[in-house]
Amino acid sequence: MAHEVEHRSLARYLEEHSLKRTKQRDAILEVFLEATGHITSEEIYKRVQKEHPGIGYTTVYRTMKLLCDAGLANERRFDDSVTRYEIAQEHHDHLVCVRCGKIVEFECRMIESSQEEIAARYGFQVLRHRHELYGHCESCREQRETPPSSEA
Amino acid sequence: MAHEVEHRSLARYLEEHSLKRTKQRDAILEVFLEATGHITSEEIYKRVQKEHPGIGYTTVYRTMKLLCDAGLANERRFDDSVTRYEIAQEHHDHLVCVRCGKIVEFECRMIESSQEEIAARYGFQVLRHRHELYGHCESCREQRETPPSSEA
DNA sequence: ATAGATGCAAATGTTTTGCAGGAAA
DNA sequence: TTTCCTGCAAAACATTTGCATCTAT
Repeated sequence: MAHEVEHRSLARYLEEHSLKRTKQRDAILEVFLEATGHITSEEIYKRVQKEHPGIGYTTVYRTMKLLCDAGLANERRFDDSVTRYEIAQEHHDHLVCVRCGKIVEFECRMIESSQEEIAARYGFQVLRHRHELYGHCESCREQRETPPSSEA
Repeated sequence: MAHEVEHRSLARYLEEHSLKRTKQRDAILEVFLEATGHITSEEIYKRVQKEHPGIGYTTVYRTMKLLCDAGLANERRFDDSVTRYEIAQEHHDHLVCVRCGKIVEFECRMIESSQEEIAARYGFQVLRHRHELYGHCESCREQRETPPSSEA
C-alpha cells in the first residue's frame, strides 16, 4: 500500500495531540489519498460509504478538517460553493474549466513577485492568496457544440 | 440626485426586457449606488429597510441579480461565504484585509499578461478570473496587538 | 476507566423557490 | 386586465453542532 508516509504523518499528529486513531479516520484518509485531486466532501463520503457503510457525513467533514490541521490536506473553494480538498503541497494556483470541471494546477514566479509589489504599494502584508482562471480547456474548446458534460 | 446614468440604464434594460419599474427596484438600486463598494446583501437589505420597511430579503436578492444581468452590478464572493456586490467597472482584482475587512481594488497589466501566457501553455481559453490577496492592511499592521475589530 | 470519537438529528447561514395576493403596463 | 412583482413561508444546500452512545487508549 502506498501513502505510508502520509499514514505515518497522521499517526504522529494524532499522537502528539492525544487524539485517537479510528477505522473511520483511516478509511477517510485512504480515500482522500487515492483521489487524484480536488475531491469534494460529497465524493469522499460516497467513496468511503462503499467500503464502510455507516460512516457519516459529519465524520467526513470532521476528519477532513483534521487532515487540514495536520497539514496533509488543503481546503479549496472554487466558484461553485462546495469545498474541495487537495493533497497539501507547494503553493500553486488553478485553471478551472467551466464546462467539464477539469482543474489544472500552475505556478508562476512572475505573478508571485507582481503580487508582492502590489501589496507593498498598498501597505498590505500578504498572508495568502487565491488566484483562479476560469475558462474552457483544450478538449472542451474542440467540441464546443456539445453541451456541458458534468458542470463542476 | 447623482447616478442618473445608472438609473436611466436600468430603466432602459427594464423596458427592453418588458420588465416593470417598481419602487422596490428603485430603492434597492439607490442604496446600491450610494454604497462605497462591496456591499453585502444583508447590508443592502438593512439600508433599504430604513427608508422602506416592508421590502423583503427576497426582493433584494432578486433585484441584485437583475442589476447584474443589466450590467450595473458585479457579484463577488471572497473567503467568507457571503455575496458582495460592487458597481460594474473595468476588470480588477482585490486585496482583502483579514482583520478589519477592508477591501482595496487593484489592477496589474503584468499579471494579466502572465495569465494569458499560462492559459495558452495549458491550452485554456480564459473567460474570467479571480485573484484575491488576503493579508493585513497598513493600519491593522500598526496596531497588531489589538484584537480584530470586525472580521469580514 | 476515561478522554475522545461517532452518528444521528437538529441547527446554521445564505440564497432560492412556490404561491397567493398586489401593482405596473 | 394581463403580465409581471412582491413578500411570506418553506425549501434548498453545504456545513456545523448538541448529545447520547460507543470505543481507543
